[in-house]
Amino acid sequence: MEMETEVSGEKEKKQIVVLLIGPPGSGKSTFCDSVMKSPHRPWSRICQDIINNGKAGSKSQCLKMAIESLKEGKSVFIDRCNLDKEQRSEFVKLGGPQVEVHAVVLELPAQVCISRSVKRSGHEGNLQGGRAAAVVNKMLRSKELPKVNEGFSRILFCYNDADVENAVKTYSMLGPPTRIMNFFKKVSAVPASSSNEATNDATTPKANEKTEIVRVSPSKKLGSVVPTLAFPSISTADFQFDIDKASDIIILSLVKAKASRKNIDSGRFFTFVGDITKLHSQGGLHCNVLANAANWRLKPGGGGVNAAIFKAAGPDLEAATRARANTLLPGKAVVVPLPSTCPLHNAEGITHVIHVLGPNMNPNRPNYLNNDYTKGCKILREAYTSLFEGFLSTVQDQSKLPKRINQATMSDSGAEDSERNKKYKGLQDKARTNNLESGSVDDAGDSGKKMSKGWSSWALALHIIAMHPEKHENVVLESSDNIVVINDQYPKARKHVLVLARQESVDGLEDVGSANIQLLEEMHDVGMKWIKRFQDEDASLIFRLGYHSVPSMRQLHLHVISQDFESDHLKNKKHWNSFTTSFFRDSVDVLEEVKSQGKANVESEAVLKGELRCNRCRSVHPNIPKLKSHIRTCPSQFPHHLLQNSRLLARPESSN
DNA sequence: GTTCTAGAAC
DNA sequence: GTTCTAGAAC
Repeated sequence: MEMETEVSGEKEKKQIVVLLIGPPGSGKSTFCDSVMKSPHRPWSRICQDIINNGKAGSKSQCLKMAIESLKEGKSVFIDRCNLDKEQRSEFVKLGGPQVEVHAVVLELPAQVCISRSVKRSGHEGNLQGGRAAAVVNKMLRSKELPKVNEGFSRILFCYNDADVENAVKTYSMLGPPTRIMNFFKKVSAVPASSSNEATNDATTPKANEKTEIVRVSPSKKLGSVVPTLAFPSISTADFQFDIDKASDIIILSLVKAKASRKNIDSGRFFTFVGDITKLHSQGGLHCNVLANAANWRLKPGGGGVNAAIFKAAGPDLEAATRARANTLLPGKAVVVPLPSTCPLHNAEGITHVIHVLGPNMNPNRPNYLNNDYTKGCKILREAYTSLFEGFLSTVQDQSKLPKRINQATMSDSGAEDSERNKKYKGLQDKARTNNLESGSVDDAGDSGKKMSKGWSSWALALHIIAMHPEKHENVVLESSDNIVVINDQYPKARKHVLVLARQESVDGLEDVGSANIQLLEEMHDVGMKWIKRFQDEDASLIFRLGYHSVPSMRQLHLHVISQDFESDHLKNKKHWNSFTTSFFRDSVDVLEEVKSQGKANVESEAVLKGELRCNRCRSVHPNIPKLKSHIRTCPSQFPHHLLQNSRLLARPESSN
């Protein structure tokens, strides 16, 4: 759009081709007429119904006229139904360096369109009266919603009259230039819809956190889409990072970014005040990449930007995020392609969300830096660098990037980190040499892995059984309204069963809160009952009852597992460490924590990579076979910690 | 040579 | 989560 190209420092004012998309009676012509009342920009309405000397004409006539209008410097409305991709494709091709192509979709209820068409008289295309209903219905059956990958640089959906009114306003306002703002100024909260301008009044940063956005456009253009990143200030709200120090960092980062990368020009940055999830619909800005000031668990919720973005994107973003990473280290970023089904993708044209985690100065959150601003600034700088690199990778070729960047560790293992970065950078560099299209929706698809809710198909098995135990009678040992008990399909010990929670949306320990205390107690009791049953058969069996900190499979499940670990299915380090390190959270501890603090502590997945230690004497073993042969005969008592609070469940007569 | 791990694919 | 397998470790 004009305002966008101006603020990004480009001299040319782009013309626009707007394809109205909607059945007869959806208000296409009215839309055009309303916008054209505005004096700001010359428009030409190209209506197929009248193009032929007042009579209906052809698509090619419309195209021809569109080209002529564009030559005259006008922007054009393509006022025809444009209901499927094929009907639209020729018009989309009108886009180029000087011309953007937009879609305005009038998705009003069919009833509304039909009744309007039926009632109206003197319609240009003579579609009125009784015939209209049949035509509208037929058209709606074959309609195909537009996608960004058809070549639109912007798609606007209108579901009701208010949406239409807003859209009219947006297009009517095209013309007046937007001021380029001083970078990262503290700004007062301006209602998002009222203005793109930021005032310079300094007020409390927190109030503005959600609405303060900076935009970057690399100069390299791909087709008619200008890759654009919108990002909030990182670490300043929830993480209580001093905003002045933060603003110094980001300017430094930008200068550095500018110096090191020719394709980012710092002149293309500006600040926008508004809702980051409505940049397009409210702000009229086109940003295809959103940065999210994420939390380390990459979960929705919290406050501000993170909550807003996850809410606007819906479960699709959660799913896509899960497919890339489970957690994030401070200073790191992870690029998540948004599925085209996502509302943010469709309505706002967002193709990628980049989660960034900055340093934390908030004592109530993990990795609290205790006002160590030396360290904090370093991490913040790193965070912005990661963000820009991530953004660059979306401009470059996505498909060459690692499918999943594993940042599942909270530890400060520097060596491991730099190793991983090297790997990641290597792949990025490689990607840069491939001059492929950017931001294509299809890039987001990852090799056939179907993800309904962030879990691969294999990870849904427990969920499926928990939801419908009656369909899996062959594997279900016991079920009630709240729980299902099954044998672990690959038992890691002589006795290994799972108590599944049946409640929807409690996928793992991290989703558990005070509301689930009863459920946790029932799961615990059921687990205890099975332990008793097993020990009645074999009194020498010793059990632990607990959860994995980060489960591989969806649906909260309690492991009831004997401590012999005598099983051919126990094959690797991850298996062993997931049951014998702090990654395994004893049910008694989980219950106590949820009762006292409203949530359970979880251990980082990093511990799974640690040494192989005997679960009794804690001796270290070089590999799994050696470890296994040791534990068969280790005579030691279990560690003291496990003998407390009934963490270890043994029959009194068998002392170990 | 064999054993074992770790990463990719599923 | 498992399976498969290349190549590291021995």
